[in-house]
Amino acid sequence: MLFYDESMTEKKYHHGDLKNALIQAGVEVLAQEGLHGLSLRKVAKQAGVSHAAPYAHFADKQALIAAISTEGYKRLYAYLSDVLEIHAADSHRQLIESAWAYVQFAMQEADTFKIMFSGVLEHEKDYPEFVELSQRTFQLVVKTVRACQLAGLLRPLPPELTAVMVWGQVHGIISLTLMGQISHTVLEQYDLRAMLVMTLDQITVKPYEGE
Amino acid sequence: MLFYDESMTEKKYHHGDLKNALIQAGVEVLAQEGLHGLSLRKVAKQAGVSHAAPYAHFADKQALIAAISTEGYKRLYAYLSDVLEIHAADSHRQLIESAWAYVQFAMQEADTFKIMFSGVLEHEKDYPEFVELSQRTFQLVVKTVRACQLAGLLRPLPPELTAVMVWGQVHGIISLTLMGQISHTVLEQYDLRAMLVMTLDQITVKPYEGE
DNA sequence: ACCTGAACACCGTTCAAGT
DNA sequence: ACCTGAACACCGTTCAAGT
Repeated sequence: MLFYDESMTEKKYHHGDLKNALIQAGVEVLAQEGLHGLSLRKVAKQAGVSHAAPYAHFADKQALIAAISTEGYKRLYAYLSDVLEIHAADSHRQLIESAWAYVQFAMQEADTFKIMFSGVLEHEKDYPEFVELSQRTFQLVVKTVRACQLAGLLRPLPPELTAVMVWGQVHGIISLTLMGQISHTVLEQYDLRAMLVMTLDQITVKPYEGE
Repeated sequence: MLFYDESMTEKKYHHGDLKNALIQAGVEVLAQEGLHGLSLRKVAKQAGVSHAAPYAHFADKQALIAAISTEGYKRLYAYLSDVLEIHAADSHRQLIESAWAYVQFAMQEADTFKIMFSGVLEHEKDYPEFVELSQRTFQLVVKTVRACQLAGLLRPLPPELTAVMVWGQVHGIISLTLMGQISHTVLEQYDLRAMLVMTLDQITVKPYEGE
């Protein structure tokens, strides 16, 4: 006679929510072993199922990578939303701090960031959840840009265009940094945050007075 | 009696320059099959040697990837040098056209660009040739920035810092574009070159009059 | 519907042996 | 010094079979 039910964590033949368990296991394997060490078989083992089990929930390895990337976007989106809310009163701070949050996310979850933006995921368009999260995140940038334009801080170009420029600027700097492509002499003299502020200062009407 | 010599393409037990042949084969496999399809065994087959032969010249797969990336940097460096020379008389044009050349390189050799900047290469620092090429390329940007500053076109910040910002801007935009992360509505209204010019216009003192 | 185990083709890497 | 062939551990993917 059974005196436990499905809500308990005992292993059952039917896992219950293996799909999400696999995504979580994927995030863990990625964090521990890096992009290089991320294999479907390890993820399956980490989740406690046979190596063929993932195929009941993901078409192939790419689909799992898409799910891990989407999960990464969810965390990035939440992180950016929080920062924007905290500084809701000051659009210039919103711009700086959300950019800084993006950079911090990239550094703290370097492997997640890499898998999201490295091109390892081959046909992003085929994964609607991924596309949606990426678009929602972009809209966060657009919203911030609009606020800055209303405050007279960014020039009145089309907000989507400006958002691409701002995102590109921030994304480029952190990407090159993560690849070790930023000159040693530059990194010695300026920390990343200072570089970010100076970069964003180039496109704003007034310099940032925050620091 | 032999009536051919080593300069002919006959296969010999001692290949002569297998190392470079493998790099070239790697570039071809990468172009044909993409990042996903690049395996040491395919590269060896493409070069006409056994799958173990590469290990006489490369410590492991990473070392071959480093060599392919370095080769990519060489092509990028040559491409940028050419463009800078052609527009030697006009530093604003040098800025715009070298940025555009960077973007075109990334698009025409998307897989090479990806392998160079995707993080697939894990310890770039361990490959001195790669580091050197990346630094030389960066110095090209610094030189261009200096010229623009002399012409009163870029603000007199430290040139290395400005170079990082410019490179980051351009790199970010093309990276996000290659990942399909740029909003559809933006890409419909502006072509990449227009976006690039507008982006660079943000940091220059005067807008670009070239188009 | 969900998972397992065996099977297959492919991969990176090592190593004794050949030229 | 340079390359081969066999071997090993690992991988993605498929599929018949089990619950």
